[in-house]
Amino acid sequence: MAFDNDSAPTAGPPSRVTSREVAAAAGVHQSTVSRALRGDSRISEATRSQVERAADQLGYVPNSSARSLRSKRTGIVGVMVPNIDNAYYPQMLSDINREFAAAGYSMVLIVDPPHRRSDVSRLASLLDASLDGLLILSATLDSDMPAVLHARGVPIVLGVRSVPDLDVDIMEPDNFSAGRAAAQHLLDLGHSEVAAAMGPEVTSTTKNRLVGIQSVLADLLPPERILHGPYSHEAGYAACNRLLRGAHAPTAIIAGNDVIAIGVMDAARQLGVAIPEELSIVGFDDIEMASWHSFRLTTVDMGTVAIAEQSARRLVERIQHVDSPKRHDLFPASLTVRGTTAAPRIEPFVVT
Amino acid sequence: MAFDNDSAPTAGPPSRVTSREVAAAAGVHQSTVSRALRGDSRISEATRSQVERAADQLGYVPNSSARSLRSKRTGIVGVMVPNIDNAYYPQMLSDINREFAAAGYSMVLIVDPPHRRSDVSRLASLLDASLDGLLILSATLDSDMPAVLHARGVPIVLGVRSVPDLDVDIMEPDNFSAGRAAAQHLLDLGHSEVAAAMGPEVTSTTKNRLVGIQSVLADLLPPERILHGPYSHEAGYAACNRLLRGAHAPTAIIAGNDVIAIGVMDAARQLGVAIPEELSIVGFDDIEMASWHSFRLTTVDMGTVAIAEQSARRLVERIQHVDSPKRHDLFPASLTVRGTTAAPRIEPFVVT
DNA sequence: TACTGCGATTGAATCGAGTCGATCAAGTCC
DNA sequence: GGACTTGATCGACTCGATTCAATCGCAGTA
Repeated sequence: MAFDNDSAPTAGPPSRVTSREVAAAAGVHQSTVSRALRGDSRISEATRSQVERAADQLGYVPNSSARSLRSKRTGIVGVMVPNIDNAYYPQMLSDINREFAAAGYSMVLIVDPPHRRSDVSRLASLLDASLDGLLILSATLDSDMPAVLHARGVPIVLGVRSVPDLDVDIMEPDNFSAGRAAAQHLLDLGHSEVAAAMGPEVTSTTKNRLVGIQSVLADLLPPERILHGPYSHEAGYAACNRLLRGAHAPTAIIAGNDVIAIGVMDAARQLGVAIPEELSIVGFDDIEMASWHSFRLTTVDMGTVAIAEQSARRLVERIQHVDSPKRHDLFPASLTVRGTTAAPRIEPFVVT
Repeated sequence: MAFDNDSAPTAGPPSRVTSREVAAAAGVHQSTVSRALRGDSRISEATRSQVERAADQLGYVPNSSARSLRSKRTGIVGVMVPNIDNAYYPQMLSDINREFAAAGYSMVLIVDPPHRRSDVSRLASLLDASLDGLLILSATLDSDMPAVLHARGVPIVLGVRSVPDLDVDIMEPDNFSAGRAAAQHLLDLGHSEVAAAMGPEVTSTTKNRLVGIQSVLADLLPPERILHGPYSHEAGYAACNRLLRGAHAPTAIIAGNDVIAIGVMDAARQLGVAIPEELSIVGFDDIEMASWHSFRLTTVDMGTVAIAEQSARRLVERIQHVDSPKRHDLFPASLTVRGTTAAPRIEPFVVT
C-alpha cells in the first residue's frame, strides 16, 4: 500500500492515547494495561511484555491528572522563595532541584511578593491538592501561611527559617554562632569601630545573627550603627555610603549577607576607601561569587548547600511518612577568611 | 453542648472538602455548585451567594486534578533552562515568573542536564498532559525534543533560541547585530589584536554573535584566538589566562556573555593587567551585575527583559490560540559603554 | 466427575469537577 | 385555560487511571 502512512513513525498521534486504546491494541482489558504497566505482580510476564509493546508503539503516556485524581499524589512539590534575582536563592534552587528531580518530583516555583500576606487567592493554589508538599525558604516571620497550610495537612519543611510553635521540620543554619564567628574575627583583628548593614529586621535570620554579633562586640557596635534593609546589592551600597560619610566612620562593616557585602564593597571602592586596609568587610553565606578574585570576600559559610540538599530530601521523606516525629536541625557555620578583612590601620598620630 | 467543637473555626477540616459536600450544605445539587462557583449565568443570584457562603464556610477549594482531568488544562507551564546557578537565567526567570503568575499560571522549572539528550523518561513528564505549554530557554541545538513535543501538540515558545524548520514562536535577540556592535566598538577604539572567549560552539547564540563579530573584524580576529567554553565565570577565567599568556597577547577580548566577561576580568586583574588601559573587555547581555562598580562592564544589552516578558506572554496567548500563525521576533541589541573599554595603549617604542 | 486451589484477568466502582440534555416551575400570550 | 417561552436546577454521564471484588480457566486431588 503505497499510500498507507497513517502509522507514520515520525509524527506522533495528534490526539492523546489512553490506556483503553492500548488495551484494544494488546487485546486485553483496560485495567490489565494499568496493572501491567505499573508492575503489578499478578500480571503474567507474557501479557506484560505484550502490553508494553503496544504501549510504546502507540506512544502511550499515562495522563497525570487522571492518575493524580485517583492516587491523590501529584508528584509536584512547591518551593517558596522571596526572590530569585539575587544570587543566594538561585544557587540553593539549583541544589534543591537536583534532589527533587532525582526523587521523581517536579518543582514549581513560588516567588512570594513581600507585600500582601496570607492572601487567600494565592493560598488557594496551594490548597487545591496540586502540591504534594511545600519547601519554604522565605525568611519573613510575618505570615501565618505555614500554619494554615500545616493545619490543612500539607507536608511542609522550613529551610533557612524558623517559626515557633509549629510542628514541622526545620533545617536552619546556626545563625547565632555565625554571628559570633564574624564578630570574633573582627575583634581578634583589633577592630573597635564596627558597623552592621543587616537584612530586614523582621527576619529570624537577621535577628539571630545580630544577637550573636552583639554577644561578642557589645558596646563596640552601638545601635545607631546597625542598619537594616533588603538583602540586595543596592541596600549594601546605600548603607555603606551612609556609614562611611557619618561622623565616626567604622573600621569594619558586618554585612547581613554576601550580596549586601558586595554592595558595601562597591560603595567603599567608589569612595576610594582601601579594602581591607581602611575598611574590613565580612559577609554571610559564602555564595560562589564571594570567592571571585574581584571580591575575595571574607564570609561565614552557612552550610547552605547541605541545607538545600537535605531539606529537599527531608520533604520527600515527610511526604511518604506524614506522621513520623518532626526534626529541627541546626547546621554549623564556619568562617572563611579571604581578602576583605585585616587589622585596622593604625593612624599615624597614634604611633610614637 | 460544651463539648461540641467539631466545627472549630480555627482548624480547617483535615480531609478535603468536595463540591458534593458544599452542595449538601447549601441544599442544592453538586452540578449547581460547580456552575455557581464558576460564574455560570444560568444560576440565580440568590443560589449563587448561598453556595458561595457554604463554600467558604467549609473552606472549599476545587481539586485541581479533577478539574484538569475534565477540562484538559492544568494551569501549569514548564520553563526549561540549561542551568540556574549562573546569573543570567535567574534574572530572566524572575521576569518570566511574574508574567505567568499574573496570567494565573504556575511555573515548573525544568533544568536540563547538558548530557543525555531526548531521554524518554524525561520526555514522559512533559507529555503526560501535565503542562499546558513549554517555554524553552535552553540554547543547545543538539536536541530533537522541541520537535517531538511540537508534534505531540504541546504549545511551545522558544526564547533566546532558534531552531530551524520548526513551526513555533521564536523570540530571540539579534545576535548578529549584537556581535557587530561589540566588534565595531573595539574597531572604532583602534584595537587590532582582538580575541574572543565565547560560549559553547553548538549554540545558535554563539554562532550568530561570532558571525557578527567576524563580519566586522575579519582578520583582526584570527581563528586561533577564538576560544569556546561554557557560559561560566570559570571558563572566562581560564580563557583569559590562556589568551594573555600566549605569544601575541590581545589588547581586547570579546566575551560570550557577561558572566564569562567577569571571569576574564578577574583573571586579568589577578595577572596585574590594567583594565581598560592594557586590556579592553566587552560582554553580552547586560545583566545587573555588569553595572556594579567593581565591574562597570561595557556590554551589549540584548533586550533580555523584554524577551523574558514577551515570550511568557506569547506562550499564554499560544495556549489559548493554538493555531494562529507563529511569529519569529528579533529583539534589537544596543551597546552600553562603561568602564572596561578604551583605546589600546600605544607602546612607547611605537611613538616617535 | 466433581471440587478445590490458585494465578491471571476482567468488571465495575471510584476519584471530583465539568457539562449536555432533560425537567420543572413560573410567567406570557392568544 | 392550554400551549409556549424563559429561567433555574437537577440527573446522568464524562474525563482516564487506579483498585477492590468477582470471574475465568487450568492443574491437581479425591
